[in-house]
Amino acid sequence: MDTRTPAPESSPWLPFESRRRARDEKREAVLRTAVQLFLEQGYHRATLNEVADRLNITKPALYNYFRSKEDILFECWVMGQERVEDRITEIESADGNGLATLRMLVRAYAAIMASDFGASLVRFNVADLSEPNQKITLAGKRRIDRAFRNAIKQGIADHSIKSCDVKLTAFAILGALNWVGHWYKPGGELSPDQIADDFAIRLTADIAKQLDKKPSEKKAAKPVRKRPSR
Amino acid sequence: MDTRTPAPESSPWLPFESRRRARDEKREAVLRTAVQLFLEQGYHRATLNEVADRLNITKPALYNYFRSKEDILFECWVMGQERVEDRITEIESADGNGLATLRMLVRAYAAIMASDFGASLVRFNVADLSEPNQKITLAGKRRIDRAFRNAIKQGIADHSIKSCDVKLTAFAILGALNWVGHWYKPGGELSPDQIADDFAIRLTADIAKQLDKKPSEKKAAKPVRKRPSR
DNA sequence: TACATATATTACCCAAGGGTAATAAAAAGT
DNA sequence: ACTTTTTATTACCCTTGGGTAATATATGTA
Repeated sequence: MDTRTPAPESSPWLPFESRRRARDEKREAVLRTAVQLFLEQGYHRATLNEVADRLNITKPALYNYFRSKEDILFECWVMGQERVEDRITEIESADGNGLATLRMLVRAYAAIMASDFGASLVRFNVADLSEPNQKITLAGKRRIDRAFRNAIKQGIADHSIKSCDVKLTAFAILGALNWVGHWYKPGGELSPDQIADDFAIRLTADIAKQLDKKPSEKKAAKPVRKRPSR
Repeated sequence: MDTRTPAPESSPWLPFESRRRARDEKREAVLRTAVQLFLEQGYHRATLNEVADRLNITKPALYNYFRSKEDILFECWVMGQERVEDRITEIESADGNGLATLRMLVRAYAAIMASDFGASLVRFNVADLSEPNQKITLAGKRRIDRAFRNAIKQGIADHSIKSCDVKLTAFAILGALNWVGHWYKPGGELSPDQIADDFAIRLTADIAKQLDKKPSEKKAAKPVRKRPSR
């Protein structure tokens, strides 16, 4: 009977906590459903009724968790951005020369782009967000851009990367990466990790000073990591 | 009096022709205005009333030239696609090894991406088009993809390009190029031609066999062409 | 002048869908 | 068991904006 509620009288917080957790889980379930629908049909064609339907609830129930449709859109973006920023922070705090850092960034970012929340970073239209939220997304983009540029700059400084135009180099790399969010479909020939590993070499091959084996002709080069994505 | 109508009785076709020309010009003016608005605000936020306002006409007048809003969207896409395909045909019929062809493709495609109709190719949501039109755009994308892959294949065959994974190489290059359509804003530091020339070298540097001067550190490398874009 | 053809306007329709009010059902707390 | 709080439902409102019908106005034609 009390097997699943451990010492209920001793900790009145546990129920509260578990309740908050359940709430957060539902909130996230909404976001997962919404982001999929938004990616499939586009933000405007996707209706809140359909989001609710997929969750086996009704539209007004969504308003227990979000203030508006735009709020849902924004929170989807936040989910993706948080993942990216977490990885950036992690990578920047690790040691390694500029080239190594850049390659870790490429690998991490590519893998995220092959996920729904990651793709939402580049497939959603900024104009669909409120003014303040647009500012936030802009700051987020700058944060990502800065991380890549810093790695390149560092690489030039520590001679692991050839001298190059930092801005355009970052644009080219981020462009190729962002585009993953547009073409990657789960279930294709390449896994996110394969793409990530391949791109880490491919997109840095021209600016890397030490020359390493280029991606092999048929398949991705480096051993595939196991972490499942998406 | 008859100064502007040259020999009206001898050629009853001229008035008709000039009338058709005027109509086509108006049609194109609608598209130019629409594509700008769609890019600024997104397809769904942009209203036909606003398109019409900018042209100093009223909404129903638009229906003299287009069947629906979706039709306008599609025709914008067609404008961009035609420009790309024209250049591709031109480049493919020229001679030169695979690398040279690839670089011409990159240069041409980058410049187009920095134009409104070009950007519409990658900024519009395919889901906003009708089923048949979606098929057409898909075929168009394949055509572009094929051109790039063929150039790479040819380059590998004629030894101007290193052996590499053709598909992923094309993805990376086209990704960086398509992204131009997202970040390029006229009036920035770099002109479309500067970007085009720089990317032609930059995006092919790692797979080119003969080594050439990499893009210089500060600015775009090759001499800037004069043709005004956008 | 009369006629025909485009081309434009005004005034309207109406479906879609985001959002809310009132209320019921379920869960938690006491 | 009784109360309170959360969470969900039904029923509805109402703006927005694509699209159309009826009609006027040029523009060219006979």
